[in-house]
Amino acid sequence: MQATYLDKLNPDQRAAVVHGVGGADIPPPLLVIAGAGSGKTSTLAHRVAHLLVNGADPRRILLMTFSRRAATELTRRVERITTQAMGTGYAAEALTWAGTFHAIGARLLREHAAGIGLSPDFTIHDREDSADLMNLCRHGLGFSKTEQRFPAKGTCLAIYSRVVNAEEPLAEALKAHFPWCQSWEAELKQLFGAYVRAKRDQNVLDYDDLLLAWAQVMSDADFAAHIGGQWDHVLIDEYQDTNRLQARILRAMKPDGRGLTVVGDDAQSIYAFRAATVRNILDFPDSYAPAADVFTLDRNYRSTRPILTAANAVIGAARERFTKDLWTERESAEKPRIVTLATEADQARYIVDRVLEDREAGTALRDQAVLFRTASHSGQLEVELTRRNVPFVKFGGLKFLDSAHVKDLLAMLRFAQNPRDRVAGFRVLHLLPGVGPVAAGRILDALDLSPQPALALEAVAPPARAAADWPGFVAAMTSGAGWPEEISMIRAWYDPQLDRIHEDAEARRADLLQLEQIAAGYPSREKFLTELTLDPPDATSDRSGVPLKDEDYLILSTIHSAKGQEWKSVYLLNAVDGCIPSDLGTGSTEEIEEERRLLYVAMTRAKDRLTLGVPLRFYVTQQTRNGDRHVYAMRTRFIPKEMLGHFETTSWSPPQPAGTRPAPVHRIDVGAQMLSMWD
DNA sequence: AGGGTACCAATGTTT
DNA sequence: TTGGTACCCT
Repeated sequence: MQATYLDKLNPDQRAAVVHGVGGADIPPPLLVIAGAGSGKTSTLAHRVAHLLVNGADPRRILLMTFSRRAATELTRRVERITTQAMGTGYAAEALTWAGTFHAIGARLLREHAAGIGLSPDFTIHDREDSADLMNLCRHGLGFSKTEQRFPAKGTCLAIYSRVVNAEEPLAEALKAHFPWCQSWEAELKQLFGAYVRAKRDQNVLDYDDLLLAWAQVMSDADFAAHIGGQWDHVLIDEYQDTNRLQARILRAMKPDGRGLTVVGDDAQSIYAFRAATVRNILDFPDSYAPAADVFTLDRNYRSTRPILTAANAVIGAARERFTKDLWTERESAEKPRIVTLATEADQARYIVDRVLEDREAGTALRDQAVLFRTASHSGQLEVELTRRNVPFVKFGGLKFLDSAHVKDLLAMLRFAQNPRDRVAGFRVLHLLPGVGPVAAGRILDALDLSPQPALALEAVAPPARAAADWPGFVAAMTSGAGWPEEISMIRAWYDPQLDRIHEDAEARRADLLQLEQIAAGYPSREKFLTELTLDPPDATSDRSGVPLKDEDYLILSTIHSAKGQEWKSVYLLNAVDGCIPSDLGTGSTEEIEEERRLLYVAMTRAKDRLTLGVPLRFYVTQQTRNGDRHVYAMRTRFIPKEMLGHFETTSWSPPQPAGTRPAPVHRIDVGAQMLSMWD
């Protein structure tokens, strides 16, 4: 007899869901190759539910996803399925171990801090903080004033991150990815040593450390058995976008692979720049003896046949392929469109026209999305949407947390949490009028020497010019008011500084009030800081704050942020060479292949309608407002002439306003006429 | 301490 | 004619 909650699955999906479940043993390792729109999330959710229904303990299941959003979605679905299956289901919270690799790592390290030489109140640096600390080290070693220019802080961090995540020797990483920095190998090595020491001294971890320290802890056999033994089942989504370090962690936790399920699609691997390697998923089966079982889901439920045919053609031209073409039974007469436009402005107008037209015809704004390769490509579209009063939310690019005032407030909380965090300390002390780099450095040194840094703040003698502000500052920082009162006190202290530092204090004040509201939803300062760093709110909208739930708005998103999502109608901006592939990263064939997969990911987000925009005159970035530097763009190389049969190609230009006649072809040369007055 | 200036730019996608 | 950074001047 078969459980009815599995009825909706197709045979392939069902086979993957039930594989090895229900016996006396923990199931053997399993790989599910799940093409775009093949019901991957549903399959994963059903497998988890199936485990639970068969008596698995939800606290002994580890679910790792690519983003927090994906984890929430997955646990909600598990809850729905188990409820349907058993009458009363598992609440989503029962799955206590669900989140990103980094978030799980942070939690483990915090829990085991005492045993592994970490202080449990460590703070986590985001990318920008890490770059700042790298810069401090760079300065300390005198690399900022070398004869030849030393790599910038961001580049140094990128190199460091590459070495850590790809488990690549420095020399090789430089040669392959940063050839212009090769002459600095010795200095970089020295710099990274200083950077690692600084992090240790300051009780700080960066993103990479959350994986690296986890991996290192696992190299101790006892610890590995203890931690790996916490879970009977480990399920990982988007496995094609994991890196070598993550694979090593996994191997250490489950050496025989029992209980391991990984899901992914090599055709959608788009994070190589973050050291993700498709080898992880390809080599997975043979990493175990006996080899892992493999199931392939190639029936697509999302897109119409013409869209899928075009997407298959694009990915079919890839140099290396491991998955089969997707197929579907969703028929449609409508081919995806390639629309040629004169300029990006026309592209924006065209898209807004179509979006509004479709909304009139019944497709809500939120069932439509506009995708682009880089966050800045949507600028013109955002202007046009604002002008015509179309609400939208943008995913990717600049974040709420990147603004100076938000960072200030968070730095104060971080400094309260961890007084040894110098990056936070510098930022916070700089807020006091009369305190600059020298005084800040002196104060931080004094705190370092104290056995009780948190209390030492009161004992510090502030510079004379800051004396008036000092007591209030110390009181706010050390109020001990508890959470979330503490953030109110800190915000209250910061409030008057806002007017002093920033022109547009009012808008920023609103942001901070909103941040305070968000903070109240977290149980503690530490949780708030950690979760915010590891999973920052990823959307920005034209108004401050996220729109209300019942509002309708258009989605704008980078292709990367669109991963795992789908919409009825999808537009892709700038389907031209130079954007896809990005003209900056067309060095190696691997990079170009990744750009091809990016286009594939974008196209396979569409259910019913897909439109690619090809603006012919494409403005060069970093352009003056009225500048006219542009290049004549070509349609993306990933859709060559032979492929055009899969598309409907049209061009569009804005209609002339009624009553205006087209301008005469021969224009008068006013300049020449005026000159002729004097010549 | 902090404002001002001269100089340069190794891209962009994100946990 | 962008923006970040290093350095100089007060």
